[in-house]
Amino acid sequence: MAGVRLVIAHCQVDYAGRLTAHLPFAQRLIMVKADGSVSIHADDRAYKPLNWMSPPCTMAELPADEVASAAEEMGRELSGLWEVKGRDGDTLQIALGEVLHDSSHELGIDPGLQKDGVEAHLQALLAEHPQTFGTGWSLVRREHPTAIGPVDLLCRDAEGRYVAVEVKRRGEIDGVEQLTRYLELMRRDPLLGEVRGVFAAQQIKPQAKVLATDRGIDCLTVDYDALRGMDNAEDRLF
Amino acid sequence: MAGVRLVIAHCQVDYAGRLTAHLPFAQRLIMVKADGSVSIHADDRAYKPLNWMSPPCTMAELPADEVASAAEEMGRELSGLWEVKGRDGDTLQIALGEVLHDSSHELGIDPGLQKDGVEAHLQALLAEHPQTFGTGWSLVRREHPTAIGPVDLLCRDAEGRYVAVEVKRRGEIDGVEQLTRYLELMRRDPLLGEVRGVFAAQQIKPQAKVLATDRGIDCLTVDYDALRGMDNAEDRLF
DNA sequence: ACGTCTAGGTGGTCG
DNA sequence: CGACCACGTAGACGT
Repeated sequence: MAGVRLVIAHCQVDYAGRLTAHLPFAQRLIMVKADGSVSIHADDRAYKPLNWMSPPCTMAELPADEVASAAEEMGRELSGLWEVKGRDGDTLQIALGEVLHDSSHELGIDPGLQKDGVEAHLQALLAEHPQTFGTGWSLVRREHPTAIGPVDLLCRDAEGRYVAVEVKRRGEIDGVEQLTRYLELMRRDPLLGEVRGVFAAQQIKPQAKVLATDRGIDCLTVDYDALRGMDNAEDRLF
Repeated sequence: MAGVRLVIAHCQVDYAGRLTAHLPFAQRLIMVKADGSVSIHADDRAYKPLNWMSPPCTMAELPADEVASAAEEMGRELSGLWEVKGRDGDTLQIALGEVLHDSSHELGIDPGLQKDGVEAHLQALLAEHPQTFGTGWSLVRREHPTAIGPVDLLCRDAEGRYVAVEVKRRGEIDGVEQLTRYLELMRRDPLLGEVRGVFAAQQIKPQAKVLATDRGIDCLTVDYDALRGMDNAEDRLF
């Protein structure tokens, strides 16, 4: 069945997988999607369910006799017992008490989400506008390959020195470590000579800035909207 | 209002925040929770909504005249226009076409999730059983403070040398970098003298192992169940 | 399939 | 409130 099934019911839920988790009896929303996924929601914690099973998984509604024996074991009336099995052998067992709502709805295929403003775009914008880093700067290449992975941007500054640029949406300590490893490697390459490092991000966390500075890496906080504006302005010229 | 509101409707959604995202008109599930959160679901991608707004946020149903003008702009009949504003100034706008279902349900407070089998336990177990690292090893202290943060475990090996231990559930490159920073700092402390490093995790990724070994850090893959077993065995003795 | 990196990450804790 | 860390992280993308 395609669509969504929405159940409001008293239920008790037990999950066993990497960890084990237990939800005592309470009234909750159970959502079953067309992809087979099952999620159990309270009326808080935003979109995150209390417990769930991700696809691929299979759900079985256990037969009346098993429901009866489980009910006896729990000392409580049950209207159903669902068992959801995941691929890795993890299980979600839902014991249903009173069911207050149960409806199914066809949704059809979704045209999907259109995103804009991610890291790739930021890298593209900086690649198009290396002068953002300084006057006289030029781009050598994007995704410059090294033995341990590609450097986001390889540039040359006004004096012709190579500069490795690491671009992040948010600049954190990991990014500085990553760039440090690239620089260490690139500086062994006699063809590149002395290589500078620039850490560019929309926002750079204080700790990351301290570490970068300590390692002689320059930091650049990028104004995404301004960069995009430059792009638009240029578009208008051509 | 406490509880959950479930709406099945044709809708178009626009989000503007860190990124901008757009959902063309299609039939979807809109869930509004008591915490104010709003999420828009298709019938796939498991529990993750296509788009959402996390609390704290406020939702406003715009008045009829605004709905009418938006409808004219879109060239489509609208039955409602919702605007959700987040704390950081991000907005989620939902334009509603045909509404196929709209129900609200009280859930009451949830007793909450009970978990077992997590991370902190691993550090505690290793702290109780330093001999896991080698014969004659002893624990000096947990969460040994340094200027850049606490080292998970400070131990002494059979020769009395200090050892800094970083504990992770999954050993990845970040953890090695972190331990490296601690070691660099601790080795400047004359009171500690030569400090060894051990990277302990349930699983250590190959890349992390290579980096650690290259830096003279020992790796230990920890068997969580075996450790817990030791614990249980000891429990039985007392 | 596996490894690596990103995420509007989300959610906790603790200073 | 911000920084740090873990997550049943989940997903995307490249090999």
